[in-house]
Amino acid sequence: MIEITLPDGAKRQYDGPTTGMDVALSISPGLAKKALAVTVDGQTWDLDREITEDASLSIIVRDKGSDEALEIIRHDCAHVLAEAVQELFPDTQVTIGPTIENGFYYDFYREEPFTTDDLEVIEAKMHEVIARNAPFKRQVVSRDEAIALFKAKGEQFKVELIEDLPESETITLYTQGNWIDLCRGPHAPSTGMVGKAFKLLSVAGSYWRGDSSRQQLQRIYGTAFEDPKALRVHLTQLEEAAKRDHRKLGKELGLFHLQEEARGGVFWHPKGWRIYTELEKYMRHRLDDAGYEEVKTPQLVDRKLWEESGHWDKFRENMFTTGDAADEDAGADERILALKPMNCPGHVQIFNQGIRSYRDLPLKMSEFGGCHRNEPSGSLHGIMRVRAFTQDDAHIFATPDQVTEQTKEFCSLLQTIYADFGFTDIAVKFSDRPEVRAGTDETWDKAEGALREAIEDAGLPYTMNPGEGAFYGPKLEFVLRDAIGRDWQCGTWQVDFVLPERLNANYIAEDGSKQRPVMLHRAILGSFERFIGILIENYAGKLPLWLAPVQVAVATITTDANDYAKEVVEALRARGIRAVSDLRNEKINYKVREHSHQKIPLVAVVGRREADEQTIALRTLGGKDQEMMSLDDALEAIAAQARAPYA
RNA sequence: GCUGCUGUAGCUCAGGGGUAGAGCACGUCAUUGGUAAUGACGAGGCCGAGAGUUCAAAUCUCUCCAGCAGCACCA
Repeated sequence: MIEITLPDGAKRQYDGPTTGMDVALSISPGLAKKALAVTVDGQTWDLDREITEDASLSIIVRDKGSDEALEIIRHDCAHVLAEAVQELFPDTQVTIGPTIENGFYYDFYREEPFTTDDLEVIEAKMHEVIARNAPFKRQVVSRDEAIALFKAKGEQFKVELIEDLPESETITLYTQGNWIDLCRGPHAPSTGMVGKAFKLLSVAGSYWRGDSSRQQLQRIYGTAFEDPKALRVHLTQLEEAAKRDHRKLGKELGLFHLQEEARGGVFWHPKGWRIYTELEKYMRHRLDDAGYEEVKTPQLVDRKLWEESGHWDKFRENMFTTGDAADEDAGADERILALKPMNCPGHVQIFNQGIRSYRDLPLKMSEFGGCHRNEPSGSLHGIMRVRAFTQDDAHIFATPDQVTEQTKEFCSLLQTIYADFGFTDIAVKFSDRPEVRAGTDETWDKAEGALREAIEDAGLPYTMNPGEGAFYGPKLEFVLRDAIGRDWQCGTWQVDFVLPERLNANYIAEDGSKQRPVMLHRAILGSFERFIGILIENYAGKLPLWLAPVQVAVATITTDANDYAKEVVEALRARGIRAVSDLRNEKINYKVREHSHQKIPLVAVVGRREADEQTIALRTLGGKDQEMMSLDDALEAIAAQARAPYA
């Protein structure tokens, strides 16, 4: 007798082993028809898999908003894609095909890459495969059987996968008609359950096992939903998100441009630069309040310093250098200089001037540091990933005992700052010791422990990023998301015991002994360029009043109001408001439309009536109507609203 | 850096072996209009760069360069 507990608490008894499908049928045939898979004691199983013990069970059905259902549908769809591809292109080998957020992909190995045109053909074939409605059949096999099977099929990648599976792993195969794949499952009862609500989205290159020294694979991305409506909604969302792209908005709003003569460099236009300088002003206030001391260090620094810091060894590929850096025999007359890729060695030079006391610590040294890194061409992305950028960098020189406290203080500062830009859900990644590292295990234990204690104390949820720490210490990464759903690391916090050693930084401790400080590398925005890119996307170009490059456009209705409009603009400017006048011989509709497109937060409309009464008609971006205010009240109100968060 | 796609007017894009098109923007003129497009006229292009095929190349081929998507990279 087997007892099955359902999600609502109801219990049902079955004589002997049963299956998810049996349970579904015993509840209702309608349910059985919609069922895709079943969750048995928290694990997702196929509907026809035997349940031999008491269990709690819930049935996964094709319901709106069911993530479990989408997972199954998309995974099924990936298999259908692979079958279709191998049917059309028999010389193709399969590798892996997981589901991802919002869809799935499948990586194939094939001499000749797929083109966009192939996608249509493949999609058509997928519809055929789905129409055949072959059942997905699970089969447990031994390792040797599995290897023999895939060897016979010439599927080298699958063979490699199986060989690398741990001994304890149960190896399962799934067949659909004549097609077979190594797969952990689970799957819906048959390919027909995938339905019609799927679409192949793109082809792209990828690498076997994510390793660029291994074979290049061809990845096909697709997505699938429970019904065509949900698919349409998703595709529309993608289009909407594309409209927030900072590259598009940057052009439309005249903020900046990029051009090929300066790849990875930003040409900031007046409006974009205004955002930048306002942001810089904001950060300077916040850092001053937090006890940082601002410095500035040289852009070009002799190779010697980079050799000492270890950058020359580890990072030379990404550094821009003068002269022939490869020429090891370059004489003293041809000193090799490098554009700084980071600010830390420079900050240590300042720290090292004179003698430091434990009383100076923690010493917080900040710099809006312009850095150059020769990033790989394919990684450049608008103003979010560039070769010349400015970090809101700082280094805190501290005693080892101060690490926890400093971490907490930093997390709190970061949260305050992010909240000012509307980021309250912050993804934090904790990167711990990499395989290749400097420093003893003891030091690492201590550093990681201090970080963990501090982050937990700060109440910030985080995920582990094992082995991804810097070679000199563990780090926290603060990740923000762009309009398309791509993650960007912005803030960072790194504990470093190595650089002070290499560059011989020290302080005199209470007992008169010479000690090494710990260096805490940190950035909050990350870089002004990246953060502004994120801001543009986050606000869809509609920046808050205090950051908007133009805050008020004063637009006239007729030329009668020109003089008054100029007066209004002057009055606004006198209050520190960024105002422009629009005296053009155009209709007010036209002007309002244009300023709305330019996402100017406030439009003050003035006509003869306003001029006579010393008022303005104030219209807020996106608003339906306008407010008549006396000029004095308006000045007061706008100045109050435009105040920066630090003020 | 790797794979695929793309590159035509300031912008968004159509076209396609016989010498270049639209809409918006821009300029001129008329219009003084009360909250998301007033009208007419006009100007604007080495069709990313180089080479090749051809009587003829923006169009076909090749090589570069750049952009986009993804991968890899991001101390």
